[in-house]
Amino acid sequence: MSNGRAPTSHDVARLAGVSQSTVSLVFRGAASGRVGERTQRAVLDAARELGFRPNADARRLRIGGPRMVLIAVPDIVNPFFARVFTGARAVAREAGFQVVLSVQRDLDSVAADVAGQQIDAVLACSLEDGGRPLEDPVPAVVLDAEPPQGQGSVRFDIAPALTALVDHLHRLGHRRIAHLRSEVRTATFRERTEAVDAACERNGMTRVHTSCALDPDSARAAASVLLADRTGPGGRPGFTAVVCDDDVLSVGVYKAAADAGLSVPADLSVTGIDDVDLATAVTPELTTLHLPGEELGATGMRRLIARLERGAERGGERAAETECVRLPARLLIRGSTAPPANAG
Amino acid sequence: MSNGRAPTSHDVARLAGVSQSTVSLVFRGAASGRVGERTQRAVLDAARELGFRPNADARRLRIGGPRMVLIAVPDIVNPFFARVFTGARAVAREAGFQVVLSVQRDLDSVAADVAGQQIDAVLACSLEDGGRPLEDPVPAVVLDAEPPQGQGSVRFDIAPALTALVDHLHRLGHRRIAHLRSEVRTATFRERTEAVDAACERNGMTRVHTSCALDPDSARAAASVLLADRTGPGGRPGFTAVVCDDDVLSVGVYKAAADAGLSVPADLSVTGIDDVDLATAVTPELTTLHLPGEELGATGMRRLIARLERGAERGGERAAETECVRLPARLLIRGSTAPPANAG
DNA sequence: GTGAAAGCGCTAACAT
DNA sequence: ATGTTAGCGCTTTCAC
Repeated sequence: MSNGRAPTSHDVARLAGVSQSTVSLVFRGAASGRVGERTQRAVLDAARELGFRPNADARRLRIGGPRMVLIAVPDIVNPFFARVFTGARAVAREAGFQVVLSVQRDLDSVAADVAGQQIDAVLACSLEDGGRPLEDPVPAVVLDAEPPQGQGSVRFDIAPALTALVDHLHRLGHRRIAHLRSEVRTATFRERTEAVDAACERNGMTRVHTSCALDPDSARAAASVLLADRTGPGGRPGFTAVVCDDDVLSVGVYKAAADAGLSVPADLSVTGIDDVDLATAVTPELTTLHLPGEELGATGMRRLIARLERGAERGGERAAETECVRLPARLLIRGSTAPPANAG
Repeated sequence: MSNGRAPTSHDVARLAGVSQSTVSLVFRGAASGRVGERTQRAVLDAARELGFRPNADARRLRIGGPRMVLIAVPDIVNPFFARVFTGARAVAREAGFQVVLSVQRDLDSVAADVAGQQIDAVLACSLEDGGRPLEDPVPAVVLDAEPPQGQGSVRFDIAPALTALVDHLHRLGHRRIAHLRSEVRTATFRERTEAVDAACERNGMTRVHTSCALDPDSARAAASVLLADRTGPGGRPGFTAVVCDDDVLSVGVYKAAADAGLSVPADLSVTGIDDVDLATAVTPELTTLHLPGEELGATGMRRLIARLERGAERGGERAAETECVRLPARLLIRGSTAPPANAG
């Protein structure tokens, strides 16, 4: 019956035999005491018959909707990013913001998402480097990444904890380790490599390394190659511990060790980074770095909102908040990571 | 300097000394060949100075934005729901829909989210029972839940696979099992209980059960209580296998078994449901039911969009699509789940 | 208790 | 190459 176009409050008014403003009153719930009982019923009936739904865009244009902040993460299936999102979302809602999720890996794609919507601020997590900063004058804070140009950022302070982890291995007697790196080219992984290298250097530990995609199967394959080197004492590998860039990789290493007939931790120690649920599911439980994802999101969102409020107060003045906050990572020593007795 | 109100294209036009429509042309990118080089620059400069951003609501009101579908899940940190979301999102974007995420556990909260936005359709996953259907005439499809009133739904067909799992245990020799249930009161978990009970009944297996929250720690505690019953042969528990409602629970059972000095699978078999990454991280790998989350989301979204298109074509006619699609679960036999030799 | 009318900020014909 | 104009669907005074 209907032509293509969605029914408007005018259509409802016509069918109900009332004026458009009456329809508006009824649908805003402002009708009690102002619109007659039977009139209201007539309006509601007409609306139902037409399948009328108030146009949210027009409504927001008129009254000005709640402010919206866009949260961008590269992968929402990854529980780490999901936690970041959850933490940020909670803070935003608390402060009365609507939040919209954007699942994108680079800033340019995020910019496209921002364009279509009435976004007041952007929180972008772990994006690949190299995107230009948003050209829109939208306040933005980046998480766990190099801040593009003069934008604020919140990151983990991984180096000290990772150094502590390597030192811990050294103290236990490990002298030769392998570093299983993530192929993902983001700032945090570069920092991890630097920290591991520096700590090995300082401790006089030798180090081999390889890199792989961020999933257990890739890690298993990469680790198998590493473990084929049996130049160590007792036919063991030429290293006694594998430091992984991520817990997910550690799971693959456990598998590869089993494939190679090596026992973890008796023949080989393995560590991770992230402290996701996998870390405590494996046996032995994984020694890893706890990265507080929710707190990262929450902290970033708080800074973003603070900037927004400040900006509103001072008028358009663009405060140069280039500050970089760092959240501490925490070393969690769990399963045994002692080297084989005769590792010499 | 600025008063509270955000700058509009009129403000920019005034500052740049051009008309408002010229500003519009420039910001739509439709300016090439139509607006002079220097004029464009003037407009852009004025805009930057004022911090102007085009009002997306007004723009959408005018041109009619892309259609939006809201996807609701109870918990985005849970990788299962994240996968459902991802599958649904991919289909929606493919079809040219914008997607907005709503993290809510019940239909009423979802309805609140729908109200504020220009939502054309709703896909709701695993919501608690008992919410009233959306009163807005928005097409909706529910996933993995009892369809409220005459709404379409897509669910897993768990019973056959779960029956196969119990039969498999029976065939291996298990005669007494424990069922660790989820406390969450949704349709799918009720079905799981029914299927396990029926299969045990039919096979003449005895069954004990308890329930707990959907996390490893709760499962560990609940399983410890169960495992305290050492009435089985050789001082083992009075059951030889624990069937868990979810992989996450199985992890807790592995822990509890270790706490109790029991070996999995030598002394005790454990199974899960879901096939998340945890299932292959534990040792021995978990025999479980694979639930295709992405496919659930994708299928639901396809049905939703089909309904939308159909509805548009036929005018407002509300086709009663109460159809319930069922996606098969698949039994994955992985680690050994044979009972102890002298299980009697 | 209900209606008329003036915009919200933008786009897109149509003029010039 | 730029300006004029008429709405998009709604909210909100202000009359009646």
